[in-house]
Amino acid sequence: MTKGPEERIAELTRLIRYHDQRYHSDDASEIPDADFDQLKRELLELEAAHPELVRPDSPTQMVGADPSTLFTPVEHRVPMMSLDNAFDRDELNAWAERALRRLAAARARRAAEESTAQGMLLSADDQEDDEDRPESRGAIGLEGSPPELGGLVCELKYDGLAVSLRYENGRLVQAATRGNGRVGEDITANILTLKSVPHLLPAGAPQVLEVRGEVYMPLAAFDALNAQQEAEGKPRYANPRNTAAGSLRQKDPTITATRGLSMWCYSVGEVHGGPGVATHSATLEYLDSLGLPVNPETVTVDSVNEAWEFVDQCEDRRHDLPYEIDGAVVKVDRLDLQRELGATSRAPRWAIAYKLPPEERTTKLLDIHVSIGSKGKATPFAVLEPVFVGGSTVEMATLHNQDQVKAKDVRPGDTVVVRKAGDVIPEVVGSVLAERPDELPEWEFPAICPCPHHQPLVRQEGDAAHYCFFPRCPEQLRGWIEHFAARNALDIEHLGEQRVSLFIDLGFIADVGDIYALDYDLIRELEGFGELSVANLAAAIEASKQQSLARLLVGLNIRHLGDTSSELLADAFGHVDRIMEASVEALAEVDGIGPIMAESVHEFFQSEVNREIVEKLRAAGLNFIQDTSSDAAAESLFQTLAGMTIVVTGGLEGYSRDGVGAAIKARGGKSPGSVSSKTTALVVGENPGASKLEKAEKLGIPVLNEAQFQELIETGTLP
DNA sequence: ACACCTCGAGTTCT
DNA sequence: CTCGAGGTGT
Repeated sequence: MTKGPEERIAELTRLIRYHDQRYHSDDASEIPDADFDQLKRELLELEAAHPELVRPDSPTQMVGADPSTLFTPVEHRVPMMSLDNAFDRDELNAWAERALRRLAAARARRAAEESTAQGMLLSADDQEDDEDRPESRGAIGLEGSPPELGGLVCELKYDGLAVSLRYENGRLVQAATRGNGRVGEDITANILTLKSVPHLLPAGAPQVLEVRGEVYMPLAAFDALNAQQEAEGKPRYANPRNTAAGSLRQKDPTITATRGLSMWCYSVGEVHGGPGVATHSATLEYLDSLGLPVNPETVTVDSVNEAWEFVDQCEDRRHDLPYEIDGAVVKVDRLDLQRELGATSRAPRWAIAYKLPPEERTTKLLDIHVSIGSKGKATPFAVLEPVFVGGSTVEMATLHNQDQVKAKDVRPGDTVVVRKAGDVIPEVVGSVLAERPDELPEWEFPAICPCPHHQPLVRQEGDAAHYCFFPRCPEQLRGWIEHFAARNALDIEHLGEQRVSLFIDLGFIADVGDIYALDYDLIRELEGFGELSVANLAAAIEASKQQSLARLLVGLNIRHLGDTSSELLADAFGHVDRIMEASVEALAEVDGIGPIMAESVHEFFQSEVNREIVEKLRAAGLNFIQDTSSDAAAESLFQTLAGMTIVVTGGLEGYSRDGVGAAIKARGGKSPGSVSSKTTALVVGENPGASKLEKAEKLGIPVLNEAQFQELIETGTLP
């Protein structure tokens, strides 16, 4: 069977995406890594032979973790910590003040200990809270009366990957990525190809020296690589940081060697037999003397004001440097003070990272389109001329609703300002009025749904959004079925966006009930479906029949009803039929369900079409009753967290993201997604979000690390 | 009536 | 992450 290269490329692209996702999303690869590699190789070869067919979204263009490249884990004996962030001058000052207060408190405590013997009484706590002491307000100088921070080292924050190099008796024996800070991956062979990293240190080097630094791709190397890609008709790489990451994770170090990676060293980990140094700046000088690459832009200053000047200049300098930076780092220079300040569960108190504000770029707003959500909500989004901003190319961004479009005053044809909100989500900030063409008409919200039925889009009184109310709108149906199969609903693996679309187009599925009547013999005949993938799909669909009542309710796609409210209804009524028959009043009696939700639920079950779907699901054998066994399990646990509200940010070992919430709820606690004044404690795991942390600190809510959380769960007491 | 919490939806790119 | 909107308590 011969296929055109175009078809085969499309097929390979689909397969690679699919398996890549399988691998990444739940660590459940369906094919051996070698097969995956073969798919990738074939695609690369085809694309090389037919450069005109290379699509910008081809998987070959994506840089990232390659599933076959599984590197050996390496434990960091001294953990590689991340840094707390400051975003403006005030926060930098606040950091310095906190550090000073801490030092003052420690000093007072020592003084108290010494003087109690002499009968003097001095409370350390009183001193700690006394914010008006001159030391914490005034400039920080080496000469000033104690306490003091001494010198501050200001470094650039390089946009690359943190790595740790281990030298034993002067020889580079191991290099590892940062990983989660405690365990990274062995990339020794790749690091050995970097020209700036010495394999051997001069005579007299310490027995053990772990050097931490950032591997980055200089802009010149990045541009050269892309020029080469272009010459070969291959797609460009997105940005230096990701390309550096991809280059370091090459299985074949000879590829890494061609990428021109470089490194800056900025600290040390485990050291045995090193020279005695008293300051961080002396450490850097020592590393430099060993021939390790230390950034020459680093300076030591005597005051927070001067540190701010350095930090403030970063924004201007970022475009003049031959490598990318994303901020600056300020560190207390004296190592004795560093030790005294110590670290929180995630970051040292003696250093702070200043993050540059998100980069803004301008681009053309080509058009404004509208997407239809699973409940018929029409969301306008900007179609942009592709623009590189904040580390990736953006061509779409949500505009939320009609009022937002108006408020931002953006019109197709405008030049608009684009940035990344929270470093990830593209955001249209507004339009550049000076560049608006004359008489550019205002954008009008389309009157009809973009689907082939062209039904009207209606904005009801009091709503911000427009809706398509046509019950058989194919856009809504697609959304509903995806929603039904989604993780928080029936959680049907192997039934994702692409397959849902395919099955709808083929007429296999016309409502969610049809999922349970799929003809697998027909599916087996489809391209891209083998024996195994059909069996997996069938098994996943079968398994979904046992999902809880709450999840089934979520899957019904009832307006205003999400995970939480579905659970409330499931607990209160225990059976689909009881909910179906309940009056609006009865529904609204449930705590947490108000009149609007009650009405919405009632209305859903009034519809004949919906009732038929429910009957299809019943006939298919789906679970319609509240599974009390999980309740029983919960009851058997001690309700250690009763009355507590525990918010979690970041991943915790031994839990999935949903699992933490379930564990908290099973012990009688609540676990909402955001921090508020009612929050009992915030648990910080791996890769925590900055906003929750900030809010918790602002509100003075206790912040727990993983071990403290474990203790809390077991004993119910805050450390 | 108002403030504050929560929840849900939609969204981007790797 | 951000916006909008429902629910609850004051």
